[in-house]
Amino acid sequence: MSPREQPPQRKHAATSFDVARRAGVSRAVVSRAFTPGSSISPESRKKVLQAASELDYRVNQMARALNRKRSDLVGLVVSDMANPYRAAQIDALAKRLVADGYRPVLFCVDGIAETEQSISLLLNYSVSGVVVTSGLPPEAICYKCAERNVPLVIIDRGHHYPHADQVTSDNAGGGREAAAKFMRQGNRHLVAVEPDLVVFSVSARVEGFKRAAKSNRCELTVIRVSDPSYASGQKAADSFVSRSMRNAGVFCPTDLCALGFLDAMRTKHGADIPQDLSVIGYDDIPQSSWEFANLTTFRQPVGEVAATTLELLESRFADPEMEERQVVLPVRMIERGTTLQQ
Amino acid sequence: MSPREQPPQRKHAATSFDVARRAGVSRAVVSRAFTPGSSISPESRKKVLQAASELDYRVNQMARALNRKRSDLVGLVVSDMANPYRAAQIDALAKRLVADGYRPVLFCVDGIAETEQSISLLLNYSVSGVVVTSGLPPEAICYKCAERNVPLVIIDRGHHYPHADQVTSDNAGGGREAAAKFMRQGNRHLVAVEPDLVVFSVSARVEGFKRAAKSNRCELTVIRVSDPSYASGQKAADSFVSRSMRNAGVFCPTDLCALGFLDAMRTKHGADIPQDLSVIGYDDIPQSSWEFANLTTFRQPVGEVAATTLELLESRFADPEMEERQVVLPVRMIERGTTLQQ
DNA sequence: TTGTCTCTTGAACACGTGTTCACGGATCAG
DNA sequence: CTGATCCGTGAACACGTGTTCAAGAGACAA
Repeated sequence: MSPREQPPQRKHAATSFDVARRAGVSRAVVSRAFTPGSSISPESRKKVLQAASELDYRVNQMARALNRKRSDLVGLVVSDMANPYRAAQIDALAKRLVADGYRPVLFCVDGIAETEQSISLLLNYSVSGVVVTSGLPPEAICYKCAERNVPLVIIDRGHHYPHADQVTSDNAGGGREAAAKFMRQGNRHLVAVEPDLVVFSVSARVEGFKRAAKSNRCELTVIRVSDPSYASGQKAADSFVSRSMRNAGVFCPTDLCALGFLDAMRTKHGADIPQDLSVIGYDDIPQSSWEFANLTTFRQPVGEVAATTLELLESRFADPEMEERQVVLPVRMIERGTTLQQ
Repeated sequence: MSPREQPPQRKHAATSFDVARRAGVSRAVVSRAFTPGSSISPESRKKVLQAASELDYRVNQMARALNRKRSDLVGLVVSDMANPYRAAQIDALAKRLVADGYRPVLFCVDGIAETEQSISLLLNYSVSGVVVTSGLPPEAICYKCAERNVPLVIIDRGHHYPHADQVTSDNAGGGREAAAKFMRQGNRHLVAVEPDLVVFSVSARVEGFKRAAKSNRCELTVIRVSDPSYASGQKAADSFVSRSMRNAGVFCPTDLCALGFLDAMRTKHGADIPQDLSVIGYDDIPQSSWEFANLTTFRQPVGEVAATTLELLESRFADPEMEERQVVLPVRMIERGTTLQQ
């Protein structure tokens, strides 16, 4: 460490007034120098920027937000952070928001009540928008956002919402494709692991799978579990074994769930996958490519979801009266070792 | 959906002035009604609260922040979100911050340059504090924070920093305890997987392990890898096998790394653990308790880290001149199936 | 030279809040 | 009844910025 301890001089941060004085112009000119497309002469701008850099001036975002009635803060309400997929999604969203000049304010919640409360709090901050990836908020909150002109984007929900845009991956399509893959492989039994917990995206996947199976007159078995977690996947495995099916294709609507199923089948029940049975998941979390798992799954396009979210946010901000939109992004199946090569 | 579409009336949010008029008092009284410990008569307060709830009044946090020269925003700078331990830490920190009345502003970064840039941006928001869990920032940034009276808490770094408090788990202690466990078990060879990438917390664990081994004159082997990731763990396994050691105890400074090692040893090299060798990790991420892994590891006290972080933040806010503090929290070994029961 | 037009400038206001300070009413002791 | 003390109140200011608007400077054509 340097021997000369820098004294912690608590000097007040430079304001636009200080910069104006130093540059020999009025404060308004300083403001204009930092506002793109504003009417200012090149020499004035240069003088201001020079003075600003000398004083290490930075515009006070609180004052700016108060004046413009809009901060560049964006609420980010998420639940279930323990799911690696969610962490990846947050990472992508946060980076994208920052890259576009916004600042994400993070709320980690459990349950709908907390979601509503968080959004309500967010409204006090003149946020530029709110992104929700947790349990869907009550409609009342949508109206509240609309009243205050706050764009609302909901990720991974399918229900129609007033004044809110949505973006989701092609959940039903993934389910269908999983069923098709099993049928191509020649699996006799199609098995769907279906959580009781109602989460739109997850339900849509199972629904797509079931419909495809039924419309092709396949034998379909449903194993009900409480939620789409690793532990539920383990329980599903016990349930599966007790039915002693042969040549089955099992679709788990979540990688976590699939990994629980897979792990229990191999480690506990000694199953040989994919010889005895095939398994497909959904999300493509990093753990799915680990050696023990080597899980065939659907890759969610986290980057595209983030990019689309920002487009929706900004376009609705430009035109609040715009019709609600729902964007569905395609998913791609990543074939690994829990299905047969073809 | 309700048939009566609520019209999106863009009425401006109620201000304290509106509330004052409705309650028949002055605006100052409204402010006092919402400021605890302020001098106001009970009947005035009641009138104000009544009017406020009727108008759905909420104080404008931007104006409040501008006036108080301090928002309740707290910067949260993190890297390596792909590590489930990091996600858990963020979850705990975010929840704790919100519970204490703060709002976390999330910056997901890669590398030190981005960290510095993020903190620099944060300074424009009159933040109440900054929490850094990513690569350690340059000292200059510490002085900048101190100048602006912004408390800075650094998580999981050991280096001394000016004007910044630190909180970390007992990394060296964990390493020592891992070595002790192996010795109690009667392992002949002690093996440390050591990443080249310098991350303080990780290095401290390995250092603690190596010292304990040396001071007990154990045979110590170091396997060098690039970083503490799952992939590096796999590579370490290849390297380990090529040395054909028997009765070894392997310490991986990260669960991700340990799981990579474990997975490769079992799945690829057919090792029988813990009969052939023992493995201990660090972090206790959820995946470590999965059946395939069943990894013995050290549980990081994410909740306590979060609580301590807030204490440090708030106390330094109260007294900025306070001496820098470094809090070390104990870790607990969770014994599972990759070590011998005793 | 004069009139018009374009471009830049600075004074003033608005944004919504917390806080200071002087004032007035009420309570209480003498 | 009088003077002192205490407490609640409201007017005014400060926080730092973006923007409006009238005015001024300069360029150019007639």
